[in-house]
Amino acid sequence: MARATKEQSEITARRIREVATGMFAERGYASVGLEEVAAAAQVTRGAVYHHYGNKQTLFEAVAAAAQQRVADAVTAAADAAADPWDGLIAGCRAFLTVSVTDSHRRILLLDAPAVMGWSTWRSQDAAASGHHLTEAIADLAATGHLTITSPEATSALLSGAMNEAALRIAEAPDRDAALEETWSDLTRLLNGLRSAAGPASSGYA
Amino acid sequence: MARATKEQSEITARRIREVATGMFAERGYASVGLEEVAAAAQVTRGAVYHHYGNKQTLFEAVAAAAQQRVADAVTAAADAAADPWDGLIAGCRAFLTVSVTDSHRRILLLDAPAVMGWSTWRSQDAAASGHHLTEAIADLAATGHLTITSPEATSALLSGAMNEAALRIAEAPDRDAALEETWSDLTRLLNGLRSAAGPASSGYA
DNA sequence: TCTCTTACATACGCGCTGTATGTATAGTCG
DNA sequence: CGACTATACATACAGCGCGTATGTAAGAGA
Repeated sequence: MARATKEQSEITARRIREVATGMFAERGYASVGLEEVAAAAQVTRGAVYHHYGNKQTLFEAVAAAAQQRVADAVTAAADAAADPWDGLIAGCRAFLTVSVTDSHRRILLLDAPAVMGWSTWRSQDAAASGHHLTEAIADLAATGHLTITSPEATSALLSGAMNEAALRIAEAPDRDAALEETWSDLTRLLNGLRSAAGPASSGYA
Repeated sequence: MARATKEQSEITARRIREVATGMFAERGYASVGLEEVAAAAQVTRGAVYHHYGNKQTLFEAVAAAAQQRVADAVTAAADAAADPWDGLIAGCRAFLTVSVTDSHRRILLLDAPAVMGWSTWRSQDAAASGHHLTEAIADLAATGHLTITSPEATSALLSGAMNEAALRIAEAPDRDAALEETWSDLTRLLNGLRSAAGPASSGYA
């Protein structure tokens, strides 16, 4: 067969990744064969193995791209807010919304930790968005808006809470109602971290 | 070959399950073959397929048993507490402790949702322990100790928070320190849900 | 004791992953 | 501009692991 230019090669790789994204999202990592991925991308398995050495690496690329899109949405919402506290709130709201709406929920919240292993998954998450959340929390604590012991611990707690919530909301019969319920209680949780006397010198306990 | 009595049969089934538990916990669902499970249990794959129809069903049995042990520890701690609020706190503490210590973390927190599918996993979790958490929260809300919108939503948030926290703590260099950090911030989150004026008629917002 | 059922073992097919090999063309260097 | 190399795939092959069909010996009930 003919060989494509370097530019074409990247297009092929992207097409494979995008096709795989849809399949992984719909049927899960284990149920998707590379043969069908290749077929849907109009190449053979050889091309898949050429661009991504194995199935797991392909999945990691898919997950990273999805993660990046989520992170972009979150940071955009957070940056648009007036003050840091509102930024945290807006970021959380954006995360919930996009995680529920987005079709990549299964990839990021269900398969990724199991397929990649927790620590690998965690570091990729940190590089994309988790880091941002932890820093936002740390800033709020440093400026006394928040009273916490550890930004990392708090970040993990919030991240886990939102992940689980997103999965629950997505399965709910009335998503909008479930989202608002969850949001109501999540903001209550967040408010529990606010320093009682308002911004002070430091919020680390 | 010789055939065992009904009693023996249950013993065999249990041995398979226990052996599989160790392997799934150590190397994850995907990396464990039924051949080695059978070998370690001193039977052939035929026996495994006789007792559990397929690999996933075996895993579900393993997960259910592990889940039950966690649930027992949690409810024991919660029931030992003086009042409902302390019960919630004690239960959360027990969950974190056992989830971090226990070797079945990988099974319950990483593989189970992906292998069983979220809704199946969720209902099994609800049957074992999640239901208990939701009820405890609902009781506290009904008696005005807690101000929340939805017990289910709050339960999911807390459950997710603790799951993620457990994974983080388990990977931390100093587990005890990480546990205390997390515990400190988790109690702060929980306190955020307490009704400001103490127990009142109802805590539903 | 005869029969049916249970508790396994054995044997086989098949899908899917990964790898080794082949091939034609895009770069590139003299 | 021609030769050489590296790249972008396709093809062919090997092996593992799941599931299933089938066989068999012994317990349980009539």
